[in-house]
Amino acid sequence: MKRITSENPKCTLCKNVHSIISCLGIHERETIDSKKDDFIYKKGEVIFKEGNYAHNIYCIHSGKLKLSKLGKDGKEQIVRFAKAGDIIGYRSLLSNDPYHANAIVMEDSEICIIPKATFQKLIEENYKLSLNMIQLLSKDLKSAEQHLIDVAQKSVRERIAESLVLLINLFGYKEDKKTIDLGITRSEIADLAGTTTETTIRTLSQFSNENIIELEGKKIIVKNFNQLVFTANISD
Amino acid sequence: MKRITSENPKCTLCKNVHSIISCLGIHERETIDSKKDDFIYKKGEVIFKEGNYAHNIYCIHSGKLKLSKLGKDGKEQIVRFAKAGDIIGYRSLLSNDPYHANAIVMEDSEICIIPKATFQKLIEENYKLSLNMIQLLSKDLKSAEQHLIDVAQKSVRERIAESLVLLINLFGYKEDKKTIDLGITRSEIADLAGTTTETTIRTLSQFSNENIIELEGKKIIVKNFNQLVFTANISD
DNA sequence: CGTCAGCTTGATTACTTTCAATTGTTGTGG
DNA sequence: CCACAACAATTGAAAGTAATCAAGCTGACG
Repeated sequence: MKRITSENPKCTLCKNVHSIISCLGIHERETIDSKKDDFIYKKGEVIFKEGNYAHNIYCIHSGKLKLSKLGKDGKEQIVRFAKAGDIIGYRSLLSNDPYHANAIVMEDSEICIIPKATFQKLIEENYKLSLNMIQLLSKDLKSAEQHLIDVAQKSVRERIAESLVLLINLFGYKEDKKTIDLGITRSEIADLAGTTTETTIRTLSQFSNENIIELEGKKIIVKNFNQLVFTANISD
Repeated sequence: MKRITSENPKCTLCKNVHSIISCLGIHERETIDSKKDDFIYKKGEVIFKEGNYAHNIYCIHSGKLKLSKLGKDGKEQIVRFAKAGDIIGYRSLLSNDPYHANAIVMEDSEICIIPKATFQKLIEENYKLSLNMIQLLSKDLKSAEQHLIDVAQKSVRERIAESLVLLINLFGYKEDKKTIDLGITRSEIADLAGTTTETTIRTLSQFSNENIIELEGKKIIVKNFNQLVFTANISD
């Protein structure tokens, strides 16, 4: 983690149109610019840990990260991802809880840190922002409940296929239009699908044998997206 | 489902102090009273189905119900419960989605149905209510993510123990201070824990053999709550 | 060029589901 | 109030699935 001292990303100029803050006016953005702080986080760094008191909200300007929780025996479960334009930390901040997940950087990220007070003031003064937060939470809740039913009822094979579909929908492909645009380890895929590293490896090579995907080291190349969706047995 | 025509529960007189609407003033409550409609739902009746368009918000005056989703093969997964003082349907209404779960009555319930427009107007005019909604969603999201990690990582034995703990915390005991105050079938416990009816039955009789609980027909009598919590392997 | 983390494969074990058959309980109409 | 139908609970045996344990491999990086 390193503070950005020159060429800071400016909220007033931010191009992340899908960001939750897209509803803010110029004055509000100027307020944020005057209060926020910008950092570069490297792969593997921890932005916050579960249990920590929630002091800030984090706006991802670029990069990719995972939100995960630890199970009793220390096994990690990925509950959500975040990428450019997303904010994280709002759940805890809004309900005044400690963070209940760990935020860990998967690919180097530029992150704007907005103090709790600044963000709360914005919410209080901008009705539209609070509605946006409500919608964001609703969406998160919906997908968490869907994720729950998937993990509870699907086979490992289906869950791994679905995890890949999720990654594709979220991060898309690299320039070649077929390699999933995210550096992710087998063990992280296991943490997302709720299984073990070994089983993940075996299942991925099955998929590879079936010509659904191709594995080239860490790269996952999608050869038959439809078959992948079919294998995932997705309802919506 | 039968309309209540006399002695309707009145929002202005409602004693459910923990209800989300507890922040409303007398005028707002009067507005609701003039717009809402009251029904008695019998055990087994469906209040809404997943996929239905969200027309209303439902305020539980008395009774108990489950929110569940159907998996691909038709197996039910219970995602949440609701009881007196709770409201349901807000998730879909707030994000303008169809309902994504089924609401099914477990014990006869009196339910006030508030039209979408009325509720939305309240939210727009009462900043405190919108904050309450945010907190409610945050809480739901937190517990959904916890439920997810439990289902993903715990053994069936742990999950069933945890399900019982959840039921006790949510519904408490009957007058005898030891019988769980909820009529629930083995198959519903299975739907909550994410397992099969048979395994649930076997595990419950294990617990019974270990003197953790006692089974008397449908009644579940808790004999050693601490041991149950220990068996559940609960982190928070 | 050595080391460490991540990846891979095989064999074994344990847990859970599935299928099938039986018994028990409850609510309803005659 | 009884008989029956429908649903819920129970038990056993067999089959599958995925986790665990153990060991060797590979590739990236200082």
